[in-house]
Parts: sequence; C-alpha cells; structure tokens
Amino acid sequence: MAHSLRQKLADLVLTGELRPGDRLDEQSLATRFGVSRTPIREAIRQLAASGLIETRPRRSAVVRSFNREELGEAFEAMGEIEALCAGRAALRMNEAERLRLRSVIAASEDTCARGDRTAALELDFEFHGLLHDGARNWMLKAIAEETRMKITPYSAALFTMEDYEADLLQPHQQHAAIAQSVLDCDAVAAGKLMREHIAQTLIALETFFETASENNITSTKKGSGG
Amino acid sequence: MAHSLRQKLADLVLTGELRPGDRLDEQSLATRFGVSRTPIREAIRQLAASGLIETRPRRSAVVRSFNREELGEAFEAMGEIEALCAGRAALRMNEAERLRLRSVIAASEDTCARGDRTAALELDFEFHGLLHDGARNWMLKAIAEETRMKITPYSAALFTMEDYEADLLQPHQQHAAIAQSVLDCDAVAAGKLMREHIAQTLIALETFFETASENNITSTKKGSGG
DNA sequence: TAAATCAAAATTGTATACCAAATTTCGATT
DNA sequence: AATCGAAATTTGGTATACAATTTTGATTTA
Repeated sequence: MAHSLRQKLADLVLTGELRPGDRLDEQSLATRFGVSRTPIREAIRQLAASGLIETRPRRSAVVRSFNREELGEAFEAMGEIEALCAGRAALRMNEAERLRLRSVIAASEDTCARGDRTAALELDFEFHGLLHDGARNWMLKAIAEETRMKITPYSAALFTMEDYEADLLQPHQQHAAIAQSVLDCDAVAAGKLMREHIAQTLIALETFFETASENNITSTKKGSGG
Repeated sequence: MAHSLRQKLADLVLTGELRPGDRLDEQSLATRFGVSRTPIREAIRQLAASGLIETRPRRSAVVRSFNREELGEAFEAMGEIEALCAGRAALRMNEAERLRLRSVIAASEDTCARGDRTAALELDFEFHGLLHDGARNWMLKAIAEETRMKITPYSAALFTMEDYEADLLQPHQQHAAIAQSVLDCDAVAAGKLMREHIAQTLIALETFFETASENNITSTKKGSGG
C-alpha cells in the first residue's frame, strides 16, 4: 500500500505498459483500480501537472510524447541539471554516501558483465539518485527527478528492449568515470563528464529509434507535430 | 476569462492574498468561484504537483512555506537555472528578442526612477521571461518558470511591501548588466551575472524577513520545523 | 490562569448518479 | 478509398451522501 493511486498511474507509464501517445481512459482505469472516476481524474491532473501526461479539453489524457526536437531539448536540460547535481555532490557528499557510490558502481560492473538489463536499469536510477541526494539541495533534487521521470518512457527503452543490442558497458564506464571524479571531489570534472554522459545517452536513444522507425519517435500513427 | 480555475487559485497565492502556511478550504473556494468542490480539488492537486501548495492526507491544502534553509537551497537552484537560461539566451536570442530586451530595460529604468513598485515587479517578470524564451529550450523554460513561481510568494514581498524601503535601483542595474552581456553574446558573463543577481536577491530577502520577524520567515504562528 | 480532555462541528476523500458538450467510432454513401 | 453523418462514448462538471479524520470549542482539572 505504499503506492498512492497517483503512483500506480505513473507506474503504468514508467514501466512501459502505457507508451507515449497512449490514451488514459478514466472509466477503464477506475474499474481496473477498483475506485470511482473521481480519484482517477484527480490523479490524472496531478500527473499532467508534473508533465508525464498531457491533457486537452474534452480529450482523453495521453502519455506525453516528444518529437526529436523536444527530446533533444529535454536531454540538454537534463544534462545541465544532472551536471549541477554531480558537481555539487562532488563537493558535498559525506563518507557514507561515497562508500555507497563505490558499491553501486561495483554492483553495476557485475550486472553489466552478466548482461542483466533489468538490474542495470535499477542501478542506473540508484546511481543518479545518489548524486541527487549528495547535492544537498532539495529543489535541485526535485527538478532532477522530475526531469528524469519525464524522459523515462523513452530512455528505459535502451535497457528493456530485448531486440536492441545496446552496449551496457559504455554507460557503466561513464558512470564509473563520473563516480571517480565525485570521489576525488573534482566538481568540474564530474559536471563535465555527466554532461557528456547524458549527451551520449541521447545519441544512443536516437540511434535506437532511428533503427526502430523511419522518422517517427513515438509508436503512434500520427506523430505529434512540433 | 483567459484564467483557468487553476490559474485563479494560483493567483490567490502569487498575489499574496494567501500567504505561506495559509489553508485552502475547498468549500469556501468552491463558493467563492461559483463552482463545485470537484474542480477546486482538481486545481488544488495540480498546484500541489507543481509545488506551490502542499497537501497531506485528510488535511487542508496549505500554501507551501520554506524555512530559511529551504529558501536558500531554492535560490541556489534558481540561480543556476536562471544562469543557464541567460547563458543560452546570450547565444541564441534573435534580433527581435534583443530589441525587446533593450526596451524592457529602458522601461525598467523609467519605472525605477518613478518608484512604481507594481510596474517594476511586472517588468522583472518580463525580463526573466524573455531570457527563458531566448534560451530556446522548452524544458529549461518550464523548469525556470516553475521554480520562479514557487519562490514568488516570498520574492514578491520585496516589491510590494510598502513599509520596506527596498532599493529598486540595485536589481535594475543588475538586470541592465545581464542584458548587456546577453546583447554582447557573452554567455559566460551573462550566466555569472545572473547567478550573482539571484544570490543578491536572496540576501535582500533574508534582510527583509530578518527585519520583519525574529527567526521565523513565515507569518504563521508555528514555524514549520526544518 | 494554564493545561488537559472530550464531545461537537467541520472537512476531506470517495462513491454515485446525472447531464451537457464534445469527441470518437462506425456504418452508409459517394 | 475517401467523405459524411448519426450514434455511442467520453470528458467535465453538478449535486448529494457518508465514513474517517481533523479541528474547534467548551468543560474540567491541576
């Protein structure tokens, strides 16, 4: 019961059950979760406010979808936010957190060798989460996590899609390099490496979607016009 | 009627009619705006998701309040976000936008000389809004405006409080310096000056609240424990 | 007087039912 | 195959009801 209705709805999107462009039917969701339309509607509004889904008057809410340009801008913004967190974390993390960072990198090395994509995705989240906490700034953390959440429907594809032979090693090595900078208290290097890491994630993502479909990032019939 | 119910509720907070810590009674608001509780509740949830107000189960929603530490972190985050926007804007604004920036600074100089605090506040918003647009990144803009909105209940005090002899000239001159850097396409200087501008705004704010009350930023009886 | 206690009143969270307006679906037609 | 239009569906909102809590206020006690 740790999951609020809002979180349950969000999970439908974050786990990929609902994909960008998919509609959220209030009645179906109400039936599915055993509640009335009222709380479903409230949860939908909250998710819309946080940017995970979109609503237009008299239309069903749909999972937020980005075109290539929007995705590029989102990654640019996320790169800067994450770089800020990494830089701050390099200066502010305490010893316990630094130890934890080491162990996450070690675990990541392991799952990477085993090719366990699910575990790799979780460790990816944990790595970034540690830096968000380490930055010692609740607003920066909130911004970072919200930004990350918005992009999740896209970036998770890199880890979970079976048919895409994404290199698990490359992102891991980038994480390891960032972690080393953080452990060295080198804020500038940590920020720079993080910015590059995010940029390369975008490149991997665009490559993936280019392979998947010709010129449309989402799986919906009609792409959302810029 | 360009104002949605959500915006009307937000305005209660942003204009200072509802201050940090104040409760939002659903029935009263419903009666006041001539609607039923349902849409009020939805609007409240949206504002809670965007961080302007807080909700706890079975409690009335209250206007978000920051203690000194939280306010400091919020300004640190906002300083970095605004600096990012300013830096990008310096490189990306087009000629029309640069002209507009000039005219806003000129108008600001005018209102500043006349001591018109209300107009000064509006021009302050417009100045920052121009840079948010000029950064050519919808997500950065969204983050910047949401961050700014959260802080508004506090920072607006500097402009509107009659009894505080805030220097209108100082922030204006900082804006002018930032604008000049932007017009010179000097991203580094624009970012640096913006970061300093936000930092000085926080100092002015803390001075103001220190004057107003001993050790409690909000006007509520019981301060929210850190 | 100040603090503690307990019952009454008010408020939230959710359910239901109902309705108008708009959108979507789908079959008929060109 | 594309278009058109009517029927069915869906959203957005109103109103009412009610249990679970929280808040308020009065009363009692130290």
